[in-house]
Amino acid sequence: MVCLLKIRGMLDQMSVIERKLADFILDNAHLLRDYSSQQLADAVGTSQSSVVKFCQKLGYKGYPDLKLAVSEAIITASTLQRDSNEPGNATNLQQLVEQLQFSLHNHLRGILEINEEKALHDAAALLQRADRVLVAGFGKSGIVAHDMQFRLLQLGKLTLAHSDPALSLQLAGTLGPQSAVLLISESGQNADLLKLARYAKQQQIPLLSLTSYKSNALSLTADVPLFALSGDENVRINPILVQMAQQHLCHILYLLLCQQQNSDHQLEENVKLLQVLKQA
Amino acid sequence: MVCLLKIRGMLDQMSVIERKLADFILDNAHLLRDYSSQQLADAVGTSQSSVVKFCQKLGYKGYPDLKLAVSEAIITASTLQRDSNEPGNATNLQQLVEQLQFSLHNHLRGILEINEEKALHDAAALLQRADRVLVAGFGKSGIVAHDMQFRLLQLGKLTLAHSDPALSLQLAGTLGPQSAVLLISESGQNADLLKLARYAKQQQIPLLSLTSYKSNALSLTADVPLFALSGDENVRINPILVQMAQQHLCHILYLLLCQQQNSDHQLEENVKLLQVLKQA
DNA sequence: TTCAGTATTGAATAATTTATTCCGTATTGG
DNA sequence: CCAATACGGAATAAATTATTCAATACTGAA
Repeated sequence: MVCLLKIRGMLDQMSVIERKLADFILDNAHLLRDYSSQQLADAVGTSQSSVVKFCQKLGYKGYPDLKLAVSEAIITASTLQRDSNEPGNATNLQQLVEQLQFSLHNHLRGILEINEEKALHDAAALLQRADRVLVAGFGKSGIVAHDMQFRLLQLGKLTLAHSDPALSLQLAGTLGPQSAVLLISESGQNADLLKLARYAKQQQIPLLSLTSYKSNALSLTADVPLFALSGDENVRINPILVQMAQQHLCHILYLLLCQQQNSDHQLEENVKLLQVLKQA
Repeated sequence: MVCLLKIRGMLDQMSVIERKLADFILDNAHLLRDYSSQQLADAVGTSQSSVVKFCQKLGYKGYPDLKLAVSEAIITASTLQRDSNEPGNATNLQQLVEQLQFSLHNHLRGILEINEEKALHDAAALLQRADRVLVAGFGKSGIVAHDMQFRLLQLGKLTLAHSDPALSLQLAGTLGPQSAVLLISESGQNADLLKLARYAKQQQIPLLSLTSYKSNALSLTADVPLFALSGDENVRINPILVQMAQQHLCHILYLLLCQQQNSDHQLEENVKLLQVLKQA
């Protein structure tokens, strides 16, 4: 950053050639990355030695030194204002991916904003003390449910999950007040999940919900309602974002649990177990 | 950032000298700025030519190219951290989440760097033309596999996936050269998947792989190998990052397919279908 | 275990890039 | 008009980087 400013600041006390060099660098800073001093000289229409002298005059050790400084300037600038869409040479694919990543980034960042810290801690605490956990989600949310099941099992927490709603209800029958249920649904209206929620309420099983961020039947029932942002205008991208945000929230819970129970021991056990299995 | 992640991810398949170089760079990234290839070689205790070869092996044009990439990595890391470090009272939870999101962000960004654009397009094309797709991944990767299955089904693409390896093999029996197989595995060494890979090869079924970014049996067999970054030092976080990166890559493929086949129509059909089902 | 084939490494060397020297030209101030 | 000085580029020196090649280590199959 400083580098380009420095150049700009000295513009008016430069000779013609120096001025040409400065202008070129300011206008094409991003090109410099792949230019040698000779190439730059050619581009500007001067000699290679003049390029080097220009660098030294600005206080840099030599050409590579200036080049590095310019690169740094570009990067700090671009990371600070990441919205600057480079015109021209970004391919369709790059644009696509950038858009997706940008939206995703926002959705993930949103999680801490729409969930009270207390809710997250409470959720972790409930899972922590539970002797058994039932995770349920169907359709798209089923993937999130199984992801969470995997995490919790890794911690040594007995966790049930099944993609069949009827079986999930049966599994719920094995739970009690010292267990916990986590219900995942984008809309929060899924009939099967609501049935599970009612059952949990009735049996006084602690109930966590993970839904889109708008009041809905499921979150209203839950002891600890958790939310993920929804509402991207792109109908193809939105489901992806919601799902990833839900998974992200689950991962956060997982990490909280890791901290609570000092789980390194358990993890080691798990690693050992895997090694044993592999050798078998 | 991605540069250092890339190096870290390949640590375990490096030779002794390469490993020394990698360690030195990771530990002293900030020093690299003022090192020539010769100096680096001396510092590590190897030859200058080995340094250059190391750079090229990692996919850089040469030493200056790597040097620049490392510089950029350091700068983006530092600016991003500055960006996010809110002064004073960040809670434990906030720090945790920030670290997770930061790492995740980097891993996702890395995808476009470690996968050639062509590979992504090729992968999309193969899926596009396939009459049937088998997605297979077991354990952690099973979640990714089911996610991908879900996406592809949304596009109206007949997609098979099952968490049972034996059944997956049976499913593969229904495929032909006009189909496609996508095998997902972090290590790329899973025996069941390798069996599937061999079968696909033998039957001339186009084979896509999605593994960690290091050469492995699976990716070597594949017609189109795809990669996700691995290698976060935190054993608890790394699996999460890898999985999310894999899913992200699948989502990118999905979006590419959306573009190719003008799928808006199909999606509408799907939405209608869901509405009908809900009312029923 | 042996052996062919492959990969790794570093010394030597080639190629490229960068920095300096040197000289002609232009400009300025006296 | 004449030093004195600054400027710019060609030539050249110095340095850095990249490649080649030969020796060695390693790998996998018979």
